[in-house]
Amino acid sequence: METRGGFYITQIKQLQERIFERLLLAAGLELSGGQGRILFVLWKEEQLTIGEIGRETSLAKNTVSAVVDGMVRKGILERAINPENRRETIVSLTERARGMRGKYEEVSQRMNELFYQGFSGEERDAFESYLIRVRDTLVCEEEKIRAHTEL
Amino acid sequence: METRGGFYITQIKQLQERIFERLLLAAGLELSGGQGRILFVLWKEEQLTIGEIGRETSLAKNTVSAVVDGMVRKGILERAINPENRRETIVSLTERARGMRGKYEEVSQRMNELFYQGFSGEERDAFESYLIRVRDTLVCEEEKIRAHTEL
DNA sequence: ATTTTATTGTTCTATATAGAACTGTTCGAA
DNA sequence: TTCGAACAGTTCTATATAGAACAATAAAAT
Repeated sequence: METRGGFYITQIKQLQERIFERLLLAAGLELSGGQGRILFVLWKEEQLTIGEIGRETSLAKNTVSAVVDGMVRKGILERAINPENRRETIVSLTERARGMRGKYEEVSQRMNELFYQGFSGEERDAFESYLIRVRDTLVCEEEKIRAHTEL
Repeated sequence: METRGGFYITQIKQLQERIFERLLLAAGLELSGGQGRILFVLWKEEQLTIGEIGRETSLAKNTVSAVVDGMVRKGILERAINPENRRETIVSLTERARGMRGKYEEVSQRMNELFYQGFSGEERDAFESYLIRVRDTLVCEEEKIRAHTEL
């Protein structure tokens, strides 16, 4: 039998992002999905480097750099050089970003309810644990590919 | 408990696409993930309109239009106006595209094996049926939003 | 028949995303 | 202590993606 997990994943990603951005806009938050994901990880840990954000979100480091740029311009984030290690850029939230948290989480929860409509708690848990397994596998595979390429 | 299905989905999508494109490149196929998905649906049904491709892939119609453009330039696809309904553009495969199918499917299968590494057949089925449920929910929700907006 | 409405794609614009090549910094080895 | 490798970000470039506004065509309403 033919499986098409990757195809479905991409479909869901697209649908979900279009819907989520509409909900954010309707709530008065002008954020893209990518920006939202970066905020999401910074709300859990106030200070992160570009690389760490990349690892948390699975975005390429140059992508993070570009998106953070846009958010700095919008006054949502700040950059600073880490004095301990001058190669690193430390990204942190501004007051403006902190003020967005409540609304963002509301929208996030509504999105979640849409997403998991018709799922029991057990089903949700089972599904998420599958997602985590696949994600971890792919993180690991990409790691391998990178190591292999560098030889 | 906090769920984050959407977050994981996006992570997986990014990882998967980066890995898949590398595999395609290594196999001598210069295709992006998005181009691959369009081929994938055209291999099942040789002639599709822009709108139908959008529905099958969950891409916005203007996105499909743009990606098809690139593929026409590369000699992979052809466009033609539907004489029955001159609003419609019929997209079809060229010989070049037909010649790519075998390799694409090989790579696809390898990708699938990576993706589902450690999954039993039952787990794969369970996971995919969850994915389909979520996708169908979101397709339906987007439909609702559109209907609502147009009033 | 003519006007209105709905459908289908395209264009225009802006952001997202990432590969490749690059700069600057740190660390380790000689 | 110096030089080369490893690391962290950025820049440059190209494609992907989609919202908004638009043009062309078809279908429906009057």
